Amino acid sequence: MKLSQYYIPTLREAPRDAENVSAQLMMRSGMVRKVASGLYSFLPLGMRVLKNVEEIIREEMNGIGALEVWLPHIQPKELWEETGRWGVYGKELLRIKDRKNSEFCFAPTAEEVITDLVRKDVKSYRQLPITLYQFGAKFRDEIRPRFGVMRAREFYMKDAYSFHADETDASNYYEKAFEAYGKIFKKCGLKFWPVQAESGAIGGSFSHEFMVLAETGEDEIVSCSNGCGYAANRERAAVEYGREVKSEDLCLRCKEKGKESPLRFSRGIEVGHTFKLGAKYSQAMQATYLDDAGKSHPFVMGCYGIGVSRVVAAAIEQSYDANGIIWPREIAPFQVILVPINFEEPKTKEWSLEIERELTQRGVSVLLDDRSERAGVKFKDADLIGAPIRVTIGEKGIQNGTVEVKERAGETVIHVRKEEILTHLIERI
RNA sequence: CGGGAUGUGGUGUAACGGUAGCACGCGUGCUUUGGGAGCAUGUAGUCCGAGUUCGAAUCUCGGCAUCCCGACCA
Repeated sequence: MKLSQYYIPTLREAPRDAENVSAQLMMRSGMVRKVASGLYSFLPLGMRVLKNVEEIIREEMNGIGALEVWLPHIQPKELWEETGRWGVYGKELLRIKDRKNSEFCFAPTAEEVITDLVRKDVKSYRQLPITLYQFGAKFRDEIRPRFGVMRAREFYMKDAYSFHADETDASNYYEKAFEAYGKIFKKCGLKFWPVQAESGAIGGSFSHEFMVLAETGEDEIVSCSNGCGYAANRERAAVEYGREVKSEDLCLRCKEKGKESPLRFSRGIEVGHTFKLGAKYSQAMQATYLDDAGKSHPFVMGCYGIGVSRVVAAAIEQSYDANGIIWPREIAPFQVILVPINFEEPKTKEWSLEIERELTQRGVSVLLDDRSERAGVKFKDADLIGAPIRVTIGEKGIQNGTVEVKERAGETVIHVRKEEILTHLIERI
């Protein structure tokens, strides 16, 4: 990919209304643009990262037998009335009327629609279990959108719903989904923590939030300072303790074993949430199957969400420096950025195009900065965009038969002979 | 929803009630070319609507938008 033909409108300064680091860097690096409060356009660079995260999620979901579907973003009021949520969801549910004055909402989640789908087509225990998932926009008319795409009104989400014959099967599947989530966030290069959580508006009996650890996170996590494994969000902890927890409180689990471990408080960004829903929705919507004795039961359900656009922001929040983003390899928009110092110099051009071609053939994503900008501008943009590896091609090196390789995360510059550049880079990617 | 603040080119900002200016960006030309170049020349703005005034970016009222604190939030 040649930068001169791409669309990466980088900014020297961040707009004043970009509050946190990830919002500023996503604006500056030309990944997103703000359209209105809580509404963002993703530009090509932002899309590449979003799609990388999406692909990692898709692979793992398929890996646990989930099937991809596509549900409408606009959903009829009638389905939401069946579960009573049309009334309880409040102003966050964005409601609209069509030309016939029928009422609809923009989907903030899809339990109603998916349960309606499955109850019509799945009738027998023989067809269970089944898990369906989708990627799509979700709308929540937040009171106060903030932190860029982190708390947007419209955002990109993966939501999955599983249907089971009984509680045991649902629990087993919950474990599988929980494991898959761990793999997903690990692959995305994130430092994260699963914590016990209260279920909120989605409801159900049991849930975990996946928190990316970050100082700037909006959520508070309570955990055991001795690492016994206890971790919960603040609301959940308050339920367990029967009151607000304080820093001098002791870990309840350790206390049972006669140990005294103080609680620790950290901050995180919620990127995923898994729920055991039980029969909350299937009962309300009379979604049932017949068992082997011909008896009718409501489905036992689970649901599993990941905020894809939020994962992108969280990754930045966890990895940046004064010059810009430092992408984890797996989700980087480009794995390598080629910076020819003077692209129009014949030898430099020849080397640049050759390296670009060869890397591309090997399946490495490459951005070639073929603009006639000065070196400083190119280096600044390269740092801002944050590709894990930068290869500089300049006349100094060419005289010695070498190019320069520098990792975005480090300081070291290595001189590599041009013949060896391919194997050198492939090893590092 | 309660409290507070702010709206000036694409971005960041300046202007006592009296000529809307600066920097960056963007366009063009020339010179440059290893960490956000120089010169020349262009481009583009007072959130919207009323009112006060000889005259409003500036004062008043209304609307809209954005941001901050709180409550809310998968």
